[in-house]
Amino acid sequence: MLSNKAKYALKALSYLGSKYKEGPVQIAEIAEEKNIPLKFLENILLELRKNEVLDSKKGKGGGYYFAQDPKNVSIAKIIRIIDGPISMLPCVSLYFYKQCDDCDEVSCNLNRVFSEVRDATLKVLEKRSIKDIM
Amino acid sequence: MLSNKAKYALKALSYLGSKYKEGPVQIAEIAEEKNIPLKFLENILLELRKNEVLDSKKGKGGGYYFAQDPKNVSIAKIIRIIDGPISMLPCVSLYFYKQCDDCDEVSCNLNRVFSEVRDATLKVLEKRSIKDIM
DNA sequence: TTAGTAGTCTACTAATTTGGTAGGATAAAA
DNA sequence: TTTTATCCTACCAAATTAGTAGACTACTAA
Repeated sequence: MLSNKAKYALKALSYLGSKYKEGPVQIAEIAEEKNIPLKFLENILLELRKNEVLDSKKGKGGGYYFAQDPKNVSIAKIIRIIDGPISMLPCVSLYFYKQCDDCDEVSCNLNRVFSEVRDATLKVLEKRSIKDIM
Repeated sequence: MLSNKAKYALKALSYLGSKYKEGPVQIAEIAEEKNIPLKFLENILLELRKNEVLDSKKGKGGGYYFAQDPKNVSIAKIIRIIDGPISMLPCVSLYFYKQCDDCDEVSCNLNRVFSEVRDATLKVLEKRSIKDIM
């Protein structure tokens, strides 16, 4: 399951995407429009900015805006930033690989099936972008 | 990510599957062979029995064994029993459907993409069985 | 130059979930 | 009737999740 945080992130980005190239949008506006706790959303947007998905401007007339075209930002990327790995096992993760401590890749027969799952999942999540949820 | 519990369940079933039709196997044997904490494994196997994946026999010569051919037990089924929903959103889950409390299905545009993800994931997990991880 | 506005940042907290453990009860066999 | 092995309930510690608080910094406009 997606965390609430990731769901909020996607909703906020969907809103920001719909205002792409219309200048900065304030956190408060997004929070109200999308029903997201304001302070929680602050943290989320900050994280997205640090990962260069968004950019921001301070002071009057400031706010957040897309640092790149929303159609080029995949859903997979956002989930990885907010929730971490998409795979169901650490040992088949592409971006968060970690050897399972209780079994090795050779003898453990779970990785074959879960690599297949990962590929199927990523085929959708890498292809779909913020534009698809606007 | 799969929980440890689900990973243990799959490993235990993989072992039991390899002994299908060879009579009951004791928890202790599975635990040792697959490096799973004994008491934790007890709970897991009990849950699988209650869901009619396994059957058991008490007393001497007792143990656990498959209640049906392992090739007919999908990985999806086991994950649902142990971890619950496979979908990334409650509102697109087939077996654990729950309306999102912060958005409705009509206006929320996340469900389209995440239904697609669910379908892709299930295509693998429903097709693959315990036999595939033996 | 000084309000006021809006994001930045660190730290904290409560609730929930995860990953187990403990120990007695029950049932089957010898 | 003792031994063997599962059954079952309850408990616990650690980690994660979901959010809050509050002070700080940067920018804008009067």
